[in-house]
Amino acid sequence: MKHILHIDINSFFASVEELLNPHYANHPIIVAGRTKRSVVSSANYLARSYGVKAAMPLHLALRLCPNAIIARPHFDVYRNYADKFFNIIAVDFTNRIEVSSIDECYVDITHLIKEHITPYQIAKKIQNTILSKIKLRCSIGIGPNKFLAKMGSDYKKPFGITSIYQEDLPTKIWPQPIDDMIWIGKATATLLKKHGIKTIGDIAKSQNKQIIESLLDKNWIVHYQRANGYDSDELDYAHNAPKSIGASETFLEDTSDWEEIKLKLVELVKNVVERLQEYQMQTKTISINIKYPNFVSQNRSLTIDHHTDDYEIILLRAIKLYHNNFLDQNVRLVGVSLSHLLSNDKLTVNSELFDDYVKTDINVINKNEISVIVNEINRQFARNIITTADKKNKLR
DNA sequence: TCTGGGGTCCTAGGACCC
DNA sequence: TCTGGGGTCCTAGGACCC
Repeated sequence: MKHILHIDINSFFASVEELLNPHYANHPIIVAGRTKRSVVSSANYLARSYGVKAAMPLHLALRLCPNAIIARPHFDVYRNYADKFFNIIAVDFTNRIEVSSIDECYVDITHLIKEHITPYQIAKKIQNTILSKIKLRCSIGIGPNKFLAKMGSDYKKPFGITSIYQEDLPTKIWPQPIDDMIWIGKATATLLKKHGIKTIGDIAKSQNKQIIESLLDKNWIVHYQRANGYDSDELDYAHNAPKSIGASETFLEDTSDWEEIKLKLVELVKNVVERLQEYQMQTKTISINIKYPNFVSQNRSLTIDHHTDDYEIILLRAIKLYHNNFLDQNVRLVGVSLSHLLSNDKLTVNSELFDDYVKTDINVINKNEISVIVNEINRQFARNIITTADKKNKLR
């Protein structure tokens, strides 16, 4: 049998903010952006005691907890702490780690278990080491697979350690509502509850197999097996390259102003292309994503016939995609995403040759239209930079 | 003062090819 | 004279996670 840990840093962003600002001690802390449409990214346990939760609109959180300190996020610092966190485990314990998000990982400790060394002792040692070296508390779940390990790290927070093996299912897993089962989200939970499936134990029951199968897609069997303590999902130790790179932004006010949207697209494309180049990758598919004021989203994407990391090509495609599909629509959010990514060193052909060809091609087909857009973008962009600089000067 | 932003994975239909 | 079967790729949408 394997022994897997799931390690999760407790209220990660808020905890780091407390470390950066010692005078925050004993205050409710909410990490959130600064606009009226911001939501809570992270909250410390004091803030949570007022009912504040992640993803809650900031104004609502402040109504629940008016004296909370709002900390602006510092993602670079968080990434730095995350690196230290994973490094401590890799160097002091084992490199059999799957990093699953900025503040979470799975660790296979099967090979570390000896006659007088239990999984719990290793977990405790990791927890204490993380606390003493980077002053962050984590919750750890222990189990024979990823699912039970993750359910374990959720079981007792903060600073808990929970073992869940097959014999613990009836007491620790089955009584829980299905909403608390990992990978069962709001949509699936609502559907199942409507048909009387209310607890994880209900999913595990063989007499409910047929009803679950009829309600869910073919993934139903995965949920059924997990509810019974089985999970065949193996740890993935590879440091995987990203599958997509995206950026999106919600406007302060909904807008249909093409000039404003165009500027935002320029900004977003700049952002994603820079990250694409940092990863030393190229893209083949460009997607535009919008959200209407009623929260309905739409995507439009375009796959080109070769990989590229060329800013101009990607920008023109993005602008055209938006222009052809969403012009004059009133939107709340606009986003750009790149997918079908490939590492530069895996490219078999020189994409620059294609890029040059495509550019001449674009110019032949849409010469006037494209040059008008490019000129317009350049003009708008220059103007925007100047006004931003002016504002800064005035502030000084 | 209603509801962010970064992702991964899956499904399903249609085009196209052999 | 009435319509296969397998496979891949593209596109759009949606569920779910932190």
